[in-house]
Amino acid sequence: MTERGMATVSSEGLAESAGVNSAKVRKDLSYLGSYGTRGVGYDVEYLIYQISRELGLTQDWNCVILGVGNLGRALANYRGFGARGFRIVGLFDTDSSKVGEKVDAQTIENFADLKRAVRERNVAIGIIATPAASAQEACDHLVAAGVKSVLNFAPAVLQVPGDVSLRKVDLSIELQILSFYEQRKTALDSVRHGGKRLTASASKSTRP
Amino acid sequence: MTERGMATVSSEGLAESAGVNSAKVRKDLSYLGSYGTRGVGYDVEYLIYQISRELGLTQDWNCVILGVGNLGRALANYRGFGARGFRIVGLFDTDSSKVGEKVDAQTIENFADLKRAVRERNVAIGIIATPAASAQEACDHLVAAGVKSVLNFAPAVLQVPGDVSLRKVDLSIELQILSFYEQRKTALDSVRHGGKRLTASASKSTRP
DNA sequence: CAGTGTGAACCTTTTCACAGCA
DNA sequence: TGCTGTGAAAAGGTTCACACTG
Repeated sequence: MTERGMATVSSEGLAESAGVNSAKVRKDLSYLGSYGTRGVGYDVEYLIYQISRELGLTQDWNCVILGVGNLGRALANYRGFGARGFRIVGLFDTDSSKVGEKVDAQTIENFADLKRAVRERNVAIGIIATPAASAQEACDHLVAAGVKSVLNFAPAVLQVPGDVSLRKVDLSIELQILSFYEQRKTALDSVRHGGKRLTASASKSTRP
Repeated sequence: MTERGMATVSSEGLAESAGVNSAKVRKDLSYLGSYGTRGVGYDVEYLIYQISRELGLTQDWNCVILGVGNLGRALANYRGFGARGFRIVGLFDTDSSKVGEKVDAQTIENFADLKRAVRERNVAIGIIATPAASAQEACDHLVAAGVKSVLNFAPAVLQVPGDVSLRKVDLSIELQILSFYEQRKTALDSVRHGGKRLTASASKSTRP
């Protein structure tokens, strides 16, 4: 909306963009405070600022990437990170043939240098982009280096101490959701055309 | 659990792994049918099969990737896809210097050949891994080729006709969640050490 | 008068608690 | 005896509807 030069937006406008109802938008925003103007709506810039502040997006966060294969490189180049205040301040790999190589103005470093880098560059978040087999090892290095937030892209379940936050991105989950609806579409078609019935649970969910 | 050779698992065991409570596991699984054995638990293999079937994961889905930069390559190589029955049957790029190049036993093709490929290879899902600026163009190509499910990795909001399912993966959302908790940890520390108070909404959410 | 902010009503999800079965 | 499957109760989330205000 900023890009389109809109100065204000109503809860109805936000609701339509988000695919929800306007009462929910108003109720949700009311938890942040009273940032709307009755009869007018919400000031777009101000609302962005307030939401960003509440979510902690007004400050920058330094991140390192472990594992510089295709995924690591893709993440290092991903424009979306910088835009949200996530700075990639280090790339690490165990493969000594990669160490020293430049990726996007950044030099690939050895795992051995991780601890010092975390301390000196004030790293808050570690991103694991290694193959599944070495993900736990990479994670252990991060924990040993004192990183308290870990984001795992490897298709592996990791163990961390209780004081470390761990999240996992499974790139295939969204594909599974799409295929679930695709399957349901086909199943519904076969109902319409006289095929077999759907089970109750399969026909329960809504919204593609 | 299969990998660890466990033949059966209780709702309590599943609950612990998933970080939820056992009643929820039982209630949820009960919607699929009665697949547990009282006094014993659930047969691991059988439960996997039943869940897979319900989610449509017992059949394979053919996918194409549009945009063969780092992200496209990473997705093409991602082991997690094949394991869940998603087969990458085509890689497409507009950059003619890339066309013909081999990536993981697959040859990069031109956008112009997309329509035929979709028809001949029975493609169900299109994956967009282009830069943000060309994502809409790629998406239009997919729609024109008759693809009804689109997964967008580009940091751009896309428009599709009503009969096409569109989902978006924002790689930075998980980072935002981590930084939100990181921020909250710091804020809580400063409360403990006599700093300023948290707002009600910031202290409401739970679980790292 | 257009559109927010919010109690109250309504609906959904989660949890409890226990009968009933292998 | 141990654990599922499930009504009933509790908690949580969404929507309605309208008083209120810039």
